[in-house]
Amino acid sequence: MKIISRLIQEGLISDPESPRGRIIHESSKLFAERGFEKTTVRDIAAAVGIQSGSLFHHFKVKEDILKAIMEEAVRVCIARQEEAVAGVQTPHEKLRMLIRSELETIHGPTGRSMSILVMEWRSISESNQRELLTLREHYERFWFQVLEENAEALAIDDVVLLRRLLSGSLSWSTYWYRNDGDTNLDQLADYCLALALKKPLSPKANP
Amino acid sequence: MKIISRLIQEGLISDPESPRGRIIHESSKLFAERGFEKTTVRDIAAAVGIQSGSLFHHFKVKEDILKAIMEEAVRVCIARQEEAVAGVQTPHEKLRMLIRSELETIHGPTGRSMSILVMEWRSISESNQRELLTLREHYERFWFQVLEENAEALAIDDVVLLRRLLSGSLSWSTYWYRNDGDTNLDQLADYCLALALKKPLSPKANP
DNA sequence: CGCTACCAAGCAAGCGCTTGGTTTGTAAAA
DNA sequence: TTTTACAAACCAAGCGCTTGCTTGGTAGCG
Repeated sequence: MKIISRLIQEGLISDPESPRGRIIHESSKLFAERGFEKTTVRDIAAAVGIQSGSLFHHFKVKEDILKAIMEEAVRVCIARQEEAVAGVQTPHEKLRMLIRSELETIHGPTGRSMSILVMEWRSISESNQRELLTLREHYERFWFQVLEENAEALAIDDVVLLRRLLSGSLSWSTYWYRNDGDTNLDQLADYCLALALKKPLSPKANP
Repeated sequence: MKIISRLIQEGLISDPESPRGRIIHESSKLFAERGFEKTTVRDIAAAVGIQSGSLFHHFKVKEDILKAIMEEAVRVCIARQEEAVAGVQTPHEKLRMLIRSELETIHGPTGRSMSILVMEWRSISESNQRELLTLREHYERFWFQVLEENAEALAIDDVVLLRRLLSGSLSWSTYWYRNDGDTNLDQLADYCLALALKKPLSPKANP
C-alpha cells in the first residue's frame, strides 16, 4: 500500500478522502457492477451523498469520471509493475513477477478499475482513448522490454504473440477467478509461467 | 456454409431474409459497433428501413433482440464445434480442431455475434442469462469431454485451468487479430496448441 | 473577502414502447 | 374468376419517463 500513498502525494491519483476521490471511488463501484451506461449521475450522487448537480462541480461531464478511473488504474498498474521487477535478477523470475504483478492488479483492490478499463473502453470518446493508450503503451513497452531481453534465455520464439495470448489469459481470469477459491494468485501465476515457457510446473529457480 | 442453412431449416436460427432475421442482422452490426445501450431502437429501425415502432411487432422488448443474437451465436458455435471434431481420430488433432473451430467462430462471419455475447453480457436480465448459460454449458461440456478423455495422452495436468486460460487467449484475440494480417487462423491455432501442450511448434502428427 | 463545496429546481432532449389504423400477401369461399 | 376473410407487416403519432447537465444561489471556512 506504500505505492498508493506515494502516487497520491505525487498527484497522480486522487486522495480517497477528497470529494473527487470519493466520487471516483463510488463511481467505480457502480460502473463495475452495472456498467457505465446503466449508471446514472443520480446513482453516483446518491452513493456519494450529494445532489446530482453537484457532481458537475468536480467533473465537467460524466465521461470524465470514467476517464479518471481508467487513468488512475493504469498509473497504479505501471507503478506496481516497476516495483515488482525491481531488484529481480534472473529472466525466469522477472517474467514470473511480471505475471504475478498483472494478476495482482486484476484481482487486488485495483481490480474493479482494471475491469472497467477493459469493459467500458467503448464508452469513452476517441480522443480520450488516444490519451489513455499513450499511458498504456508505457505499460506494454515494459513487458516487451523484459520479454525481448530474455527471449533467448527463456526460449521464447514469438514475443508479441506470447504477450497477446498471456494478456488474454490473465484478463479473462476476472470472469472465473475468486480470491477465496482453492487456488491462490501465486499458484495461478506459476501455472501461467509454466505454460508460457512450455515447461512443467515445479522448479523455483532456473538453469 | 452448409451448417447455417441446416440450422435455418431446423428453426434454430432465423432466416436473414425474414423480417426477424433482418432485424437481428442489422442490430448485431450496430451492437458490435457502439454497444447495446448506445444503440437506440430508432437506429435499428432506420438500418432495417422501417419505423421504430414496427420493431415491437417482432420483438416484445429491445432486450429480446440482444437475446436472440446471443442465442443464435451459441447455436452456431455448438454446431460448428461438433462438425469440426467429427471424424477426427487422434487426441492431438481433436484438440487442434477444437481450438481452430473456436477461432473460426470468433473471427469468421459469426464473429460479431460472438463478441456481442461476451461484451454485452451484463445488458441482459438474469433470467435470460440463465437460459443462455444452459445453452453455453453444452458447448463447454464438449470441450471438457475432449480434454478429459485425452488428458493422459496429451499430458495435460489441469484440464479446468487449461480450458480457462485457453478460453481467455482465444477470446482476447478479437482485440488484436485481423484476418488480413500476416498470421492466419491455422497458424494461430497451431501456436495456441503448442502452448497448451507445452511442445515446440512443428509436427503435424503426434507420437 | 473570496474560494471551495454544495443545494434546489428544472430544462431540453432522447429514450423505450404503445396505440389505432393501414397496407399487403395468401388462400379459401362464392 | 371474382370475392371475402384474415393474419402478418408496417406506419404515423405521440405518451410518459429518464437522462445528462445548467442555473442561480447559499453555507462554511481561512
